[in-house]
Amino acid sequence: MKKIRIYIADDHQLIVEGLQRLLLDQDDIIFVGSSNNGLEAEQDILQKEPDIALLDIRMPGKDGLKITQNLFHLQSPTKVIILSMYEDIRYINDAKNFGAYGYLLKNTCREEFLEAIHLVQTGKKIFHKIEAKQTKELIFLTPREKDIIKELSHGKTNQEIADELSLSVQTVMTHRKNIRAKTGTKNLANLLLVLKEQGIDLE
Amino acid sequence: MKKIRIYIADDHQLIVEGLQRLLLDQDDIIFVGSSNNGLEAEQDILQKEPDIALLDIRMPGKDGLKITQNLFHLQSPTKVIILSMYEDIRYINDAKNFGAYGYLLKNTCREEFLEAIHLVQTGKKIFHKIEAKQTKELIFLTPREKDIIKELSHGKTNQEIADELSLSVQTVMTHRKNIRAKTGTKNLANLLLVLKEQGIDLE
DNA sequence: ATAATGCTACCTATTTCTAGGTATTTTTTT
DNA sequence: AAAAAAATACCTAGAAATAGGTAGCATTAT
Repeated sequence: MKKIRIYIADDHQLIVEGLQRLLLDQDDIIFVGSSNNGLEAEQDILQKEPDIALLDIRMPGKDGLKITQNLFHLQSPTKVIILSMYEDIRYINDAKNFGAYGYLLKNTCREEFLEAIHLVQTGKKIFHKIEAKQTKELIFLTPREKDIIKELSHGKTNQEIADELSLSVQTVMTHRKNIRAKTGTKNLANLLLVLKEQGIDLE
Repeated sequence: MKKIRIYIADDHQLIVEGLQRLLLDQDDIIFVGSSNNGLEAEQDILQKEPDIALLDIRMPGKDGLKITQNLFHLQSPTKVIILSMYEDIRYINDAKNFGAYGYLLKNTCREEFLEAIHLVQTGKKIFHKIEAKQTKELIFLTPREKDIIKELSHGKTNQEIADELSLSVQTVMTHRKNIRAKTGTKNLANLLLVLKEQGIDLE
């Protein structure tokens, strides 16, 4: 019987070793390598072509989602399962769009883990299901609005932002007005909190 | 030969299993229990009195530092090793002050891990050494200042916060002034960004 | 016991932001 | 080509926050 060849990439060595040991118990799984660095992981995966790669999102060098995208783009035969601490619909969607075969939270238990790996090996996809909280309206900010918020996050005043982006102060005010209206927020702290809760990044 | 009895608490089950398996390989170590919840862990530890408890900082119920403090206070014989993702001098100092025997990063490798456990078992203390990057000033916010920021994050005005916390508006303003001075931030968005970057939570 | 820190409170002039609007131009979508 | 969305700009009154102070009292460390 052909063993499932698995590669692991996570910046926390403890997770790597934990997974490794978890997998070594299984006699249909063979561990082919690991890395704590995204760039190294990508190279390794391209070279070793494991059946499955378990990739953390946050890694030095290159994040797991970018690696996924690139592997998919290069038509690598390796199926990626994203490992994440975050139950975040955007990450999950990114993972799906970038061609991953799975998205698992790090607090997944051993049984589910192994089940997921076996399912993915047979070509099925398994994505963590997000709870109901995702029902609330999503907020869409325009690129310009995000620009403004980014500048605000750096402590800029309307005037400074206007200068920076070659706008009039009134325009900056209008954008901020629109942002407040869209988000229903009353001050900047509240705005950032809501953006964080809604999982909106300014890139 | 007496085996070292170890308890593990971490909200990420993967870490728990990883550690568990890592330890099971060692024939002088015996695993006596684990939990993903701080409160449960504390009870378990008090009851089972393991030789060593590996505690995560972030856990639902009760954080590892608080547990450490309480175990020390109750003169528990269990020696605590804090497990953390953060190379943060404040956490390390807390761990020391609360009577922990060790502070290890989660990306510690297996060898160092086992070494640390054995050292701690003999009564030695082992704390992660922080790199030079810790040169940048750390920001210490007082509980009251955190209260104010929390309220601000909920979109409250100074007046509303004053009412809420039974303070005068002037006092709220003073706190905000001090917060700005401490953090070197110019507006609320900037403040929240800096707090995030510095890994400061408002609890 | 002394020092340091944290929390509280006040004052004033100035700056910044908000909440209502309206309105033109550019870009994107259909 | 028409419609929709995004980005731009302006006005005004009023609300809110800032920057510069000073200072008393309570609690915690040393």
